[in-house]
Amino acid sequence: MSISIPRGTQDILPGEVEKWQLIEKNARELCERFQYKEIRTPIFEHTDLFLRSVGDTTDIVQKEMYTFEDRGGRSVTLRPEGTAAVVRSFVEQKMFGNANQPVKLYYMGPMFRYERPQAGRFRQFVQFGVEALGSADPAIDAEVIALAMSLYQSLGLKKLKLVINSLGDKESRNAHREALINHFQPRIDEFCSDCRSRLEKNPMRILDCKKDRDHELMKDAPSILQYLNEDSKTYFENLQSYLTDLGIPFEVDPNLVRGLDYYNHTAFEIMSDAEGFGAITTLCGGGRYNGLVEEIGGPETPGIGFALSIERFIAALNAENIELPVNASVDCYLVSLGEEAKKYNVRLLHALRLAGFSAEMDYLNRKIKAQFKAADRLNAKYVAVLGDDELKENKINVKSMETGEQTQYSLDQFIEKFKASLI
RNA sequence: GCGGUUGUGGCGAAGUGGUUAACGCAUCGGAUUGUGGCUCCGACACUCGUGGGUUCGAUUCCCAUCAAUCGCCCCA
Repeated sequence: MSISIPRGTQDILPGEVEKWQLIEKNARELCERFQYKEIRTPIFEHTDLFLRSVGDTTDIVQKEMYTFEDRGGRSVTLRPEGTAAVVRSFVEQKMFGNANQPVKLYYMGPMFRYERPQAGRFRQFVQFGVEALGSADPAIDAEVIALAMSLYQSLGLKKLKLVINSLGDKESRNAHREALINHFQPRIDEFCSDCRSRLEKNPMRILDCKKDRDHELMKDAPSILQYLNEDSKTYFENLQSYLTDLGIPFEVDPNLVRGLDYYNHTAFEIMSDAEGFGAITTLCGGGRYNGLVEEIGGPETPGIGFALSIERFIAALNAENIELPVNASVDCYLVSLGEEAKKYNVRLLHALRLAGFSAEMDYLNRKIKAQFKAADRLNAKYVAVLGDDELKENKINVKSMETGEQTQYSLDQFIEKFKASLI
């Protein structure tokens, strides 16, 4: 048996990779305009970084990390998400001292989670994410959300839903947590086993449960929004008015909970509304993480960011039947007839390429008909035919594959003329 | 970690407990001694996912395993 690709990973081949390149290009250009700068951090980090930032009760840490010991006995982990490393770097490289504040960064690259693959879920997947560190202004929350929405829209996605919530600050969260426990505690036996374990670990998650959603205690369960203190409430209101000012429609979902421990205040998700999309509809998730920088050993610094997966981005494009413009073509295909002509074409091909054209020739010693077929498959604009006869006369025949017209050029002037005719 | 479905040539897809495993697409060659997209003809499966079992005989039946895929949990 031959070796196959590891589970949950994928090869992205020519034909498909162009979509990735286009999304990546749009993301970079957008970041340039929004003034986010790229940061590249390692693919693996010390395991402790994720334990401390992501939270050791989360699913990611409990069952999804690619953790191993290196030869020096250190425990390292393939990054399951991007924020932790960016914050680590922010602290380690002392970016809190940068002249330009807030520090606005973006990253793009593979993330790893040991999960059972399914539609929209992989063990290695690519995330594009941004982080803005050093500002606690809700206007920058709105900017971050606007950036994500703009990226999706730049490639034509229409069926998007932005859902926001506030998780409040620590004080609000604690008050809400207590209220939830008091609410569910007396009848927790009536809930599913997951919910029972959630009661202590993270009672907010009970609100998100699909099995128990019809339980009568769910209807009047305390909402985080009722427990926001004045600061948190004002913050959330300001964010909403900024979003409205920017013309970005949103829904408030008090049950929206983020999966990682470090979030507070703003939490948001962008989902696809497209029909036929898989069970997983979340394209992008993000939120505010004031306190995380301190947790990693830096000065008190507020932060907000998001991460989105390119795989799901492409799935959403497919679900909306959006064809990305990825037309590949060859300017000139060289057909050779005979040994001498072939030798000459090897040089001519190189010259064409150095002159800025995309050019190709046959390397399989195919018959002329097959060479034309190959040119056709490559979507060649022109085919230049060089036989030993032409070579003797210092001529070359150039055929337009679109019109079928054929013109003869002097071999010496070919590239020059070709350049002129294409422009 | 749990459950459903699937696993036949490069791709798509029939089929049968019994000797040579349909077909379509693609590819290559020819009809057209040096010119593509149309047509016609021809060529193209030493493991029918892998291992084991039942059987005189298995690609077809049974078991296991691996993988793909969809869903649960949860996320990007």
